Order: sequence, then structure tokens, then C-alpha cells
Amino acid sequence: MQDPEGTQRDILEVALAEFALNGLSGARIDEIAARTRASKRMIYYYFGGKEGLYLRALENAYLTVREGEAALDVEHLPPVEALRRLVEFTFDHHHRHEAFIRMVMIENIHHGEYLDRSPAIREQNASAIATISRVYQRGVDSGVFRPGLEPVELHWQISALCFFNVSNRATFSKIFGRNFGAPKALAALKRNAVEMVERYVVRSAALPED
Amino acid sequence: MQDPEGTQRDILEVALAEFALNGLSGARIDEIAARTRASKRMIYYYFGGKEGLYLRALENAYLTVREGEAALDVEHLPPVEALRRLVEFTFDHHHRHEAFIRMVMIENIHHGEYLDRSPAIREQNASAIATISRVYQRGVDSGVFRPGLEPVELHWQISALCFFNVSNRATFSKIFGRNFGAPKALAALKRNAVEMVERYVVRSAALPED
DNA sequence: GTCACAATGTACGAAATGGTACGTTCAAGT
DNA sequence: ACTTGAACGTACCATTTCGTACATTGTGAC
Repeated sequence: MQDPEGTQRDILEVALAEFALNGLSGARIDEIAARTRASKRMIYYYFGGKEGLYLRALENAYLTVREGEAALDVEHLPPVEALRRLVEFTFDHHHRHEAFIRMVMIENIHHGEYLDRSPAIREQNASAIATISRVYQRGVDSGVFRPGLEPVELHWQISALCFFNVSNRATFSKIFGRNFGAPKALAALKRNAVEMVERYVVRSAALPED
Repeated sequence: MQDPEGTQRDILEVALAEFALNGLSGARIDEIAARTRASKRMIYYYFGGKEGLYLRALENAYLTVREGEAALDVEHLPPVEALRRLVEFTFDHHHRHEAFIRMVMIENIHHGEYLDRSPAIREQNASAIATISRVYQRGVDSGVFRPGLEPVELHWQISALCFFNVSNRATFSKIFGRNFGAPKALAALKRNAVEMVERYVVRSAALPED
């Protein structure tokens, strides 16, 4: 029985895992083909070649993750709560999508040249900024957030704190002889990230005493 | 004229550049050999093979960067100033050593398995923590820093803010259509990082109004 | 039913690439 | 000067790995 869409999905899934694990040059087409229900022939049939497959896997990873992010709704929460929720969610979300994180790492190793070739990816990224912008604006309006901060830069900081966590866990853990992936350590890092962002954004006058 | 040490240094330098650019599997031994004053034969003579060379290049990158860090002296500064200086330095240092950052990224892609094989690297990393520990302790003692924070976790946060900056510049810039590597953007991100750490560590009562 | 075309399987080719065999030169010790 | 072992050059090999040629099967339109 033939099933074009199913075959493509199957290939893409396997490809994502393989590329995320080994990188573009480290991944093996034959290996991907072997793990697939389909054959190597099909990879070339549908995706043209290794780079085409990588690009599609990358696009797919971005799409999936962005979709997940869109599910978050913080509009109904008061600003401080909303911000906290946003950071917590980002932290957990990154943690849940390790393959995506690794794809982004790999893509950065390649200086983002494949991202360049994909208009699809660049389009749907304004929404992340839009969310944080609204939360921030509400906080400033209500007087709990200090004014003058750039939403994009805020997004950057949050991303940094959450991304690093997944991306550099291996080396960090080995160097300091401590497993930063353990549930307890993870919880601490999450708390820290939330607190850090909060203290950065909330007016010092509105901060809790310590 | 023969020059064993020189040859090895030469090879290592080229290898670092090549590995940092293309990753372990992406790097080409022939390419490295071609860029070297030596020949491919020498690579195998001195380093055993591709993995051996990668490991040595990684070790070397860590060594160089840690040496540079050791040059920083913040003991004579008051705590808040010292902390600021530490973050600023880390930020700049990471920025100056992009090849090192990329090696760490690559090593994380490999789950730190080569770092594992190198006792040399793990040894000299306690010093970074020692420095920040002393600064933090002084700050707590003098009453400007809030107590109860973990130096290792603090180091983690600082690293995250500074590392991400170099590691994810490419994708971030392309997605938001803005060059985060430009001097102005860089200065802003640095200021943000410093401020973020400061507000995280300094007691809220001692924070400037905003 | 059969025609046209999409979907798939198999086997193979060609180049890239890590690694080595073999031979040569240089420098230091005696 | 001669010996010995380290330092180095050249050419080559074996394998891996991306990619393709060729053949075949399924399927919807008429």
C-alpha cells in the first residue's frame, strides 16, 4: 500500500532524530534510511538529498515548537504572574524539546545558513515577541515593571537562560561533577531563571524584601 | 630544519580553526593538513588520528581561555563593582574567543564525551568558581548581596547570558532580522547582562530606584 | 482494461576521506 | 665518522558514503 504523506512524515521523524544527534555532516543517509520504513531511494525522491532533508527537518522542528508555544495563554494573568509563567513555560518547553534545541545549536554551527534559505521559518517568529511585548506593556502601564526595556532583548535574556540549560548541560555537568539534568537541579535552575527575570523587570520598589 | 614543538603548535592551531568551523565530523583531515606547514603524516605521527587531534584541540582551547580568565583580578574592588567587572569580563572574553565557544557547542553536541576523556580539562575549572565565590561572600558579609545563593548556580547564570550571546547569534539575528553582533547591539546586551546579574544578586533594598 | 504517472525496491557507481606503508632526512651521542 | 632514533615526505589503500540508473508496482482517470 502506498502512503506518500506517511512516508514523508516517517522519514522526517527519523531524520530529525539523526540530525539532532549527529549534526549535518555526522548524520548518515544510509542510517536514516535503515531506520525508516521506507528506503534511501525515497529520501532522494522526496527531499532531493541530504541538505534538502536537513532543511526540512529543521523547518519541521521549528514549526512543532512554535506551535507548542502558541498554546500558552498568559493574557488573563496579572503582569508579574504572566511573566513568571512565561519564563517557566519557556524553560519547560525547551527542556521537553531537546531535539529542537540541538538542531538550533547545529544550525548555529552552520552560521544559520539553512535558516537563511527557509522563508517559512522566519515568518512565524514575530508571535513570540508579540506575547512578551503585551505582557511587558501591561506591567509598565500598571506600574510594577520598570519602563525602558526592549521586548526583543527581554526575549533574548529569557531564551539565553532557558536554552543554555539544555544546550550546555553536558559540559557543565562534567566539569563541575554534578548532574544538572537531575530533577532537583533542574527545579533550582528554573527557579533561578524565573527570579532573575522577575528581578530584572519588576521595579526595585515593588520587589520583595530579602 | 626540524621543529617538533613548532609543528605541533602549528597543527593544533589549524585544527582548532577547522574543528571550530566544521565540527568533528565536518572537519577534514586533508584540509587541516593542507593548511598546515606540515603534512598529513605528521598529524597521525603526533596525534594518532582525527579524534586524538580533536581532543587535543579541545583541551588547548579550554587551556587558553582559562588562562585568560585567570588574569582577571577583582579582589581589590568592592563587591558590586567586582561582580559587574566579572560579568563584563566574561561577556567580552566569550566574545573574543568565538572558536572556543564553538568548540564547547560542538562538544555538547557530542554529549561531552571527549571532555570525559580529558582529565586535564576538568582539573583547572574550580578556579572560576573560587573567584565568584569570594566576591559573593564579600558582598554578603558587607550586606549588599542577599544571602542564600549558590556560587555554582550564579556562575551558571552568568555563563548562560554571555555564552548564548555568541553561540546563538546567527539564528537569532536571522530570525529577528537584526544583527546582534553589531557593536551597538553588543553593548546593549552586555549592559543588560550586567544589570540582570546585579539586580539578581544585590539586595532589593540596596538597588537603585527606577 | 489500459494508460499515465506517482511511488517504491534493488543494486551499483564514483568520489571523498581516514588512515597507513615505505622510504628519507636530520640531529645528537659516542 | 658512524650509529640510532626521532622527525618528516610521498604515494597509496580500503572503506565509507552520497547519490543514481534501472526496474517494478500501485492507482486513479477515462
